[in-house]
Amino acid sequence: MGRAPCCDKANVKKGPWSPEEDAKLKEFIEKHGTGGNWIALPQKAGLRRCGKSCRLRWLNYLRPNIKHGEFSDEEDRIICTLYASIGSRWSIIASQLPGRTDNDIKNYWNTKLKKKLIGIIPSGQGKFSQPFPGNLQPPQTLHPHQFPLSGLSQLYNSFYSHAATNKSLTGPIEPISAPQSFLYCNNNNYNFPFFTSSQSSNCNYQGNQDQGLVDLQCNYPLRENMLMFGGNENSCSSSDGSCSQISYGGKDHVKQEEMGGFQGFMISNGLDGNHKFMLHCGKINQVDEDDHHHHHGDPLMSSFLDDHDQKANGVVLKNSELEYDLEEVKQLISSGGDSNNFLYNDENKTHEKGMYYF
DNA sequence: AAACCGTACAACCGCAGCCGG
DNA sequence: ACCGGCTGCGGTTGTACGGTT
Repeated sequence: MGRAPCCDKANVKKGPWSPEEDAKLKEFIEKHGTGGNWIALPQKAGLRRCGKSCRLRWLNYLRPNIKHGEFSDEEDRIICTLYASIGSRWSIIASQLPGRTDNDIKNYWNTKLKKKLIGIIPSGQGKFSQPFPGNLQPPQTLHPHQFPLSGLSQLYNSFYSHAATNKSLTGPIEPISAPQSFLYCNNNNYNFPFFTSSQSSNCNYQGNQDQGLVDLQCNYPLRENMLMFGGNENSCSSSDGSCSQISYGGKDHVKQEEMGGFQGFMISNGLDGNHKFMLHCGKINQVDEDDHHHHHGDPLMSSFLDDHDQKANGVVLKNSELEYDLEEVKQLISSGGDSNNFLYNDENKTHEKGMYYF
C-alpha cells in the first residue's frame, strides 16, 4: 500500500528558499504560530512548499535566536564529549548548545570537527587492548578531563590534551558545566548509551506533564548523581522552538518534557548551581565539593569506595580499563561506524556509564 | 580564464514513534 | 487494539562557493 505522501509532490517547490518565501513563512509564523500543524501551514501561509520543508526552514534558519557562524571551543568540547557518549543524537546534543540546531551540529561534525579530531590525534598513541572489558580494573586517579569514558572520549581527551599542548584551542579544560536539563536513565532493558548497569533495575518514567515534573520510580537505586540530559533554552530543534525540555528514556525511546521538570528535578535532588556535571563510564560516586568523602549512604558505592577510594578533583571513581587502538577509533569515526555500538556495546551491561554531577 | 576539486551548508528523504480518532 | 496523520530525527544528497591547477 505504501505511505501517503505528506504533500502533493508535484505541486510543491523544492530547493533553496528565496528571501520572499522566507519572509512569508516568518511573517506567518510570527503572526499565527505554527498552529501545531506543519502540513497545513504552507497552504495557509501561501507557500508552495511541503510542510516538512517549512518546518525545517523555520527550525534551522528562520526562528529567533538561531546562532550561525563559528563554533566556539566550548561548543566544540561539548559536541565532542556528547558525541563520545551518546553518538549521533544530534537533537540531544543540540539541546545543550543554545542557538544551535541539530542540523548545524551534524554538518559541523561531519565537515569539520570529525576531521579536526582525527587530524589532531597522532597515531600509535594509547595502545589499548579490548573494547569495553567486562571486568573492572584497578582504579587510576584521573583528572576530570581524563575520565575513563569511552574510546571516543579517550580520543576526545587526547584531542584536548594535544590541542592544549599545541595551543590550537584556548580556554580551560574542564568538565561540562551544569547542563540545565537532564535525561534520567532507564538502565534496564534498553540501553541508552549514557547508562548501562550491572544491577538489574526497573526504572519507570512517570512523567507528570501537567505539573511539568519528572517523577522517576526505580526499584534499583540509581546513583543519585547519575544524570542524563536533554535540553534547555531555545537551543533545541523542537517544532515550536520553545526548546525547554528535559529528556528521558532509552535508545529506542527518548522523550522530552518541559523544562519545569528539570527545575523540579534539581530541587528535589538538592542540586544547585554549585554542582558540576560530567559524563561517565565506569564506577563513580558523588562527592560534595565540601565533603569529598561523604558517600551519601549508598552501600554499593560505599563498599566500592572502601576498596578503591580514589578521587580526582572531587570525584571518586573506579576506573575501568578502556583500551583501544586509536587507529581503530579513527577508523570508526571516518567510516561513520555506529558509535553507539562501538562505545556502548556492553552486552553484559557490566558497566555503568552515565553523566554525573558533583 | 576556465575547469576541476574540496568544503560547507542547506535541504530532502525515509523511518520510527506518538497520538488522536 | 488498530489505523492513519503528523512530527521529529538522523542520514544523505544537492548546491553554492572558494581555492587550486
